[in-house]
Amino acid sequence: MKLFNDLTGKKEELDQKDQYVRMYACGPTVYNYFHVGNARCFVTFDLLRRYLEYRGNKVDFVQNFTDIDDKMIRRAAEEGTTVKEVADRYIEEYFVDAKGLGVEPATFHPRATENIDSIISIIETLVEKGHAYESQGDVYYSARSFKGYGKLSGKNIDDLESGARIDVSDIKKDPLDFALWKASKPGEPFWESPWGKGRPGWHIECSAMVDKYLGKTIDIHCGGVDLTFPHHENEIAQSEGAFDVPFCRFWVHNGFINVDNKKMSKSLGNFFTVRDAAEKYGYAAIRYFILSAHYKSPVNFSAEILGQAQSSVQRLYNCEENLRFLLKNSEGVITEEEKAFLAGLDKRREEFVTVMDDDFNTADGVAVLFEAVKDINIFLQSTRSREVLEQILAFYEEICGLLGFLKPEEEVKDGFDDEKIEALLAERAAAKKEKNYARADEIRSLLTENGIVIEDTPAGAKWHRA
RNA sequence: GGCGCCAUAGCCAAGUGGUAAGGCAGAGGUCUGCAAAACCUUUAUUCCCCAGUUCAAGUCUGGGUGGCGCCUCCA
Repeated sequence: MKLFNDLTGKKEELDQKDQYVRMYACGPTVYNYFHVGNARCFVTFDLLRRYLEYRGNKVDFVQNFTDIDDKMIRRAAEEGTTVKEVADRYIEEYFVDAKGLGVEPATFHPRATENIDSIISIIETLVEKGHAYESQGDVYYSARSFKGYGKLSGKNIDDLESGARIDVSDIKKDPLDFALWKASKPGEPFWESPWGKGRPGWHIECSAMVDKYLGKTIDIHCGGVDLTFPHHENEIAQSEGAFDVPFCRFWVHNGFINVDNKKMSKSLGNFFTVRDAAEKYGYAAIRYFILSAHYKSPVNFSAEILGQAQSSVQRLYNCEENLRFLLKNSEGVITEEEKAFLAGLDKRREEFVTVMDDDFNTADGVAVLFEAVKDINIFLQSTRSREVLEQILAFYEEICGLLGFLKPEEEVKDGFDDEKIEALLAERAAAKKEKNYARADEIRSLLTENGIVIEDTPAGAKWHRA
């Protein structure tokens, strides 16, 4: 597989099959529900992880939770509760939305506050090596002490300083220096350290947790493109400064989600939480919206586009439903003609792998899925054997399942379990036979009102819960 | 000021220098008691503009124009 590596600015070969891949993604600061922009990261890199597994690699994937920082402290103060309580709540909510979006739990989801020992230990190493210094209870990393500083983001250290909107303070020796450890103010959460009571800075937690859960050198580090500088640059300085080995082979950054061509962000206030957007359009539409463009390109979020995504997902659901419905009513063994069709699906699978292997082109991957859907829809117009339908469904579940667009479990509404629905449909079928269309439509309306959609097919009425 | 990205149909969006994928929406048709789904046909002589390289350019080069991002917490 080839992946664009932001460290080198080139597409590079990532793996052969059967490799062990260590992958890290910067996770959310858990002081709120996450928004659609954050979701792009989670959806994209979860799928990258699962695609690598699909290709036969063993992947250890770590995504952290930042559960201590200024925003956490502020939020806790606003709510009159503790930082831990805020963190616990929004981590729980993270998993609710992640599940809805089809994002699987990572191998590890470490929290900053549960890794303070590792954080302190790496800071001590940096101080010993002369990369960091203590100042009034804070500890700062001396950016100029790391000769590769700027290599990821392509920044020249002197340009940075001249353009500086960086705060000038007499605590830091150089405006470019960044905090590894912050002395706690009264009332703030703190941990004991060699430099007194305090808490970790943001950047250092990732270096510490990468080392603890994955090792000194990892294969892929992911995140939003806005983290390139300074966050990821700082991670490199910290980890390589402490351990003297390359930190990460591949740096992969996703593009932004925009609203009216402006970056969706908490600071601009133009964000939509996944929770709210899912309420309106469904989780699947958000996922489709994210995966229907290449991960690096900026995309615009709008009601129109989400509506289009909903319709697209519905086409996938229709194909799946149709397949399952026909399978239920089929029998017989596979014919030669049917075998030829399956060979065509194998070709689709190859196409899928080819496009996904080329810098993880999910837009093309989705397009290949739709081409397969069309093939399948045409093929299903005539009666088919149970054996071939089983294999088509297996193919569909493999590709569509990987992309995360299989139909979720339907919710059973009170009083309308499968048995009752089947009984009503039997009554409707009888009414239709007697050409009593009034009664037939009455039953259909009743079911529609209760969220059950009926479609008549040559093989009888097909239904699903909306 | 420094560094970087993007521009393809009504909308979204792929596209290895070799003759414009896929989805949504629209139009017409087939099927159907109706509805829905599905299928068929149709929708970019052309990829922001101008030059250049080449047998061949959406794709490469230079110059414009327009939009965006990072340099500050940010996915």
